[in-house]
Amino acid sequence: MDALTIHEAAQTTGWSARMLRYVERLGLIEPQRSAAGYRIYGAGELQRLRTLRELLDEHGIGLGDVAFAERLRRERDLRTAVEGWIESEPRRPETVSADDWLRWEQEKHARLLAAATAPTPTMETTA
Amino acid sequence: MDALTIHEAAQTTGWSARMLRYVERLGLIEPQRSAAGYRIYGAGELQRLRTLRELLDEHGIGLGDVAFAERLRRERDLRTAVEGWIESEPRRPETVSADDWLRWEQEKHARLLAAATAPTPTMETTA
DNA sequence: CAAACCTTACCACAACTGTGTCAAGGTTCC
DNA sequence: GGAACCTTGACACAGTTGTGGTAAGGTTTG
Repeated sequence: MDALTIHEAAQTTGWSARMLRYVERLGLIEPQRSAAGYRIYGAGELQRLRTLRELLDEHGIGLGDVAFAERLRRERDLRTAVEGWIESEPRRPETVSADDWLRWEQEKHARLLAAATAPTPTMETTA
Repeated sequence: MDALTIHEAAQTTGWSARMLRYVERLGLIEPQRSAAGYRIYGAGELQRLRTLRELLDEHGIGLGDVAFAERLRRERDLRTAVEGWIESEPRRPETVSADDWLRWEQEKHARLLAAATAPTPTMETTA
């Protein structure tokens, strides 16, 4: 039995029928339709529904996030714009006035010590 | 004058001071701090603030979307997980029973025609 | 030291998200 | 033709997001 109706699909995947429609409206999973317009979930959709659930739970993200990720890879200009902005990395304080700069340098050590307790050691670059 | 306080930065970038703090809390733009803890916006931050505004407006996305994009490129396992899911593209109905398949093929033309008239009808909610 | 800044931490509030339920109507199938 | 499905659309409601305030308290500087 591969072709399931929405309620059957809901039952076997742990989603609700309501959410299946919602997931579809977000453009994440769009099942085939029968001649009468009934949604028909095949094995592929069922698999994607289950892995989608895992994806959300394991990384603490939302449906909207996945939808946005899809937009990112479908809309090229959007992707380049977003990536371009992100890559315009925050500069060192090369732009501030000299006296302030001194203060910053002085406090930098204190700041670094404080920051050492905070989790942000990811300095990887894919450039 | 490159080192601006939060209100000055707000004024020159069009954001509100409130939103500058919000943008910072989202991890998007984290200005340096003076010895006393005052936020100090340099030319780099100002530029990023302005381009951020454009980015949001031009593509109709939200701050959370940009923050998520940043997460995507910082957290490698998240990125691979999301991309993996997205690339598990929805299959053709190879998984459904044969008779249903026939119906689908038959109605596909009608469906395509119908879809052609409704490009992306965003259902209006009753205001 | 007082004015005019800044800070964090709350209260507030509209809009959107995620989710349920219900209604009115079409489809399937016995 | 009626039970048991499905469809879209709407009302509802808690939680989050985006945004504004305000309060209590440090900082800077005339």
